[in-house]
Amino acid sequence: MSAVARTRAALLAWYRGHGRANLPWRTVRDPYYTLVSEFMLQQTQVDRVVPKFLAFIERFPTLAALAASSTAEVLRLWQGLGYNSRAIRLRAVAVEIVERFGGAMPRDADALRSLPGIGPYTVAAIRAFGFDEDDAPIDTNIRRIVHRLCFGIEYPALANAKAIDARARELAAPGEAHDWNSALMDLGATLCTARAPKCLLCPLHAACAAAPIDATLLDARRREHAKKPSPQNAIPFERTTRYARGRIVDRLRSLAPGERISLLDLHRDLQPLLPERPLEELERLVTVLERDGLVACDGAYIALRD
DNA sequence: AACGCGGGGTC
DNA sequence: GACCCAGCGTT
Repeated sequence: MSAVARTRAALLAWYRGHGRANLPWRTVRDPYYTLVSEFMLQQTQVDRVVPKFLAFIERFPTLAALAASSTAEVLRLWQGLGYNSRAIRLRAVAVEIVERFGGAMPRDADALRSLPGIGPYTVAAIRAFGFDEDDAPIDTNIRRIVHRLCFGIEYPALANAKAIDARARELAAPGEAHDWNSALMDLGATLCTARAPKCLLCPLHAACAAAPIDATLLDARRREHAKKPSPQNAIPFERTTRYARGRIVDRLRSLAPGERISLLDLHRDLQPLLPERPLEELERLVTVLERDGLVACDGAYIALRD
């Protein structure tokens, strides 16, 4: 048995014993579930997605149900997840699939890639998790695992993304896309973590270029190669555009469906949360939210987009 | 290539 | 308090 074959067998065996097979998007094999979960999981941890996913699927059990919904309702269900544009795009995907593909989730990579909010990672994720097609959804977890396994600890980076992705594809177990990629994700979430990896419990320990990783050394190296903080990082979070946008959208979520609020009232209501934000600044933020498709304006009245 | 986009958990 | 997270679209 080759080294690669042993690695595959070891990880798949570990997955059968220690994988999170009970995640709600894994218990039922439905590409629509994969679509919803992958959108929610873009830059958001599993533990926080699980309850949101369950509520979302309960309200929109099928792609057709989602396509028939309103943007405002999807945005309300999205509360707490962040990156609200994902909600807009997810609903738009459902509408487009109904219009362009007769309501059936596409399996074809180019078709998937043509949909809003579906980039290279999500194309591969839908194909691998939703259809068990041999594809490689390579996320931050898998990059970290492959870097450690094939090159050593990731600070400093010893390989570029292209090289890492190539190794990830070589490693993938043919015909087992769903379980193989799930296994890698679970390993990255539970053992081969960014912070303090548990190499002693890892099924790939013997083959790994980085193991055993000393958490203290890893931490020191990370600090050494840390990027400089961006200017926005230097100011308090409450003063950032992100925070202000979040408070505006939250206020609009709290309106009854169909209800609108004037810019003046919005400004007044948000005073406690957004002090020293002049009316003109609030107006600018609302204009950008409208451009982003989250918000609809009618004269001086504002609501979530329908 | 760099930036904007949220929010919550972790150490 | 800094770091991290099943990325994508824009510039």
